[in-house]
Amino acid sequence: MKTDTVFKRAFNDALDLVASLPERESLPSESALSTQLGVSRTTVRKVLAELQERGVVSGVGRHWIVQAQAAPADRFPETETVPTAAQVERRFMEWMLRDNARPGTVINELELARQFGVATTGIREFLNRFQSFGLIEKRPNTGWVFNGFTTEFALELFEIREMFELRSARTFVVLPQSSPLWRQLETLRDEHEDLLREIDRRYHDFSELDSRFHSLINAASPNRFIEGFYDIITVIFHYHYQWNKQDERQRNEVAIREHLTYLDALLRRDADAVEAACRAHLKSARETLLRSTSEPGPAGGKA
Amino acid sequence: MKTDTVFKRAFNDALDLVASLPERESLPSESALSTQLGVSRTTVRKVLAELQERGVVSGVGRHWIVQAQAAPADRFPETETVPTAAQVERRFMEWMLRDNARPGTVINELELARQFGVATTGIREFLNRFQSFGLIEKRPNTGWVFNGFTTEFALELFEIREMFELRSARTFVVLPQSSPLWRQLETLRDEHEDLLREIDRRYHDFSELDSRFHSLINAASPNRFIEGFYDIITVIFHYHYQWNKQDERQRNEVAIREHLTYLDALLRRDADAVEAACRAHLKSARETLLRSTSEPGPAGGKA
DNA sequence: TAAACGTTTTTTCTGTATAATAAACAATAT
DNA sequence: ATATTGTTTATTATACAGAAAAAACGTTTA
Repeated sequence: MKTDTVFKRAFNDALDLVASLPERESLPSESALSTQLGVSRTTVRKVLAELQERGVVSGVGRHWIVQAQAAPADRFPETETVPTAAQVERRFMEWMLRDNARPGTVINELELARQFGVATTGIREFLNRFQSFGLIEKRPNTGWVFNGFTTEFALELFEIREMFELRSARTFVVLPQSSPLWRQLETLRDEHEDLLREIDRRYHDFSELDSRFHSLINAASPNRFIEGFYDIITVIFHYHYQWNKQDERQRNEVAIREHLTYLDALLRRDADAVEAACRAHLKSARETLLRSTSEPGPAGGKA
Repeated sequence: MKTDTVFKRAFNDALDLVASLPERESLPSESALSTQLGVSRTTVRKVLAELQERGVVSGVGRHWIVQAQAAPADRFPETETVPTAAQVERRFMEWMLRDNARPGTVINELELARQFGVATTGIREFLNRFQSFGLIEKRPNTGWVFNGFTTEFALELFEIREMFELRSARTFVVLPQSSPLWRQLETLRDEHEDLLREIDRRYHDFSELDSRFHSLINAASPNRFIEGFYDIITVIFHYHYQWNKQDERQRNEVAIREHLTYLDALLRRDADAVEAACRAHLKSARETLLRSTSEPGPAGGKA
């Protein structure tokens, strides 16, 4: 049976929305709420019914008004608002990156399903999507093998990343003056400087800036395969840094400075400097990642 | 429930194997058969039981002998030997490439399932894997959208293909004399010349040679992401040419000649000539594909 | 008369069930 | 002893079911 995470998240969001409204204020229409909450009208109605049930709003038909502010206890816990697919992804990445699963480990759908508390269908779906990340392989009728988050993996990943990034950076440099991307690049440069100024307090904000920077570079000449590859990088880095916080502030400060060099070279349209800065930045990113890979080797235990 | 396509294929293969044996000859052991047929011993035993049932072999325990040759009617039809997943793939590619599905078409799991005669699970599994091909996109809780086999798609595909191929060709050229790949390259060259000599009769053999050629080039410095990308190319070309036979002989002859130029340049270690030949070859391959793409445009009808 | 609501239909998501297959283990024969 | 077969167990592939969510359709109200 489907989970009701969509409803629960929408409900929590609706509580926030109600909190921003004065008492006795009337609510937006169902279709307006549907757009605001990003769910269908069907779900909006379910949310509204629940809000009424709990006395947060009252009314009927097209006259809903805010009745009272909800108690914090009314919110659904965060865990119940995340869809199964996302939970499986998270748990799997955790198993892989944090528990340092050994290369060669065979993945057992049933066991993972039990371990993650979901049905095998959910595991299967995830593994099928995840296959394109190059970390697992399918043996038909037999199962899956984890190839390991190895040095080799990181090197292959960065080889492609460098090819793609250099290619995009080169096309960026020759973009006509009229391109709106130049302005976006300048804004991004400012954001980097803002962040650097407050680095001690805001260093975790870097990841988001990083991924916006690299997608802006790619926007110079969009290619769906490059974008798809960046999705892989984004997911891997996201989870990787989630469990690998040493030196985060220091690392991010270095990366911001590298970005600034890179950004300045782009803004000067200096192709050679762009290439050098890009290479240098990727080199240090690669080294960071390499520090936490496992060595390729014979199969370890089971999943 | 699982289909028994593995058993049926193994059974057909076993018939071929028996046909190559004289009457009264004893059969290989179960484990030997398991290796030869590429299935587990469990399936081998099922095959053996069926063969006995039909009077093709007789005996018991470890003494099986060929009793008679099977009638052609004993074979299972080919359609029953292909797993659901492969059937879904084939039917979907057909829908997409042959029926020229319009860009923007929304894909309905239930409808495809009915149309293909499989359960929705099978469709879902395929779509999840197929997502990385860049032709479809998922809208959570809503469904899938087909982005179209458009000119844009072909151009983006070939941009990456060219980057990857040039990179591999460049590393190939500087491979040490001692590398075994040089010998394989020479063998491949000979095979090209053989095929060219008999082109009128054997022109369909080119695809297989083509994919072996490109994977040999990639073998110069293996990278899983490049290999994964070639899987995409291989699948697309495989189905594309299956329903697009015009000029096949002529096209393949041209491609073989291009390969030969490319091969010769590699064998001479002439980097510039390699690059030129590679570019030229990919250019004509791209043009062939472009001829059969559809134009990007607004959504058509439903799936 | 168009936006908002009420109702019905369709479709996705995800759990459960089961045959087919693989794999592990035990027994037997050469 | 070791390869081969017999038996049992574990796991995957795939169908099916049912609730959640979306979408379509119809009705009402301002």
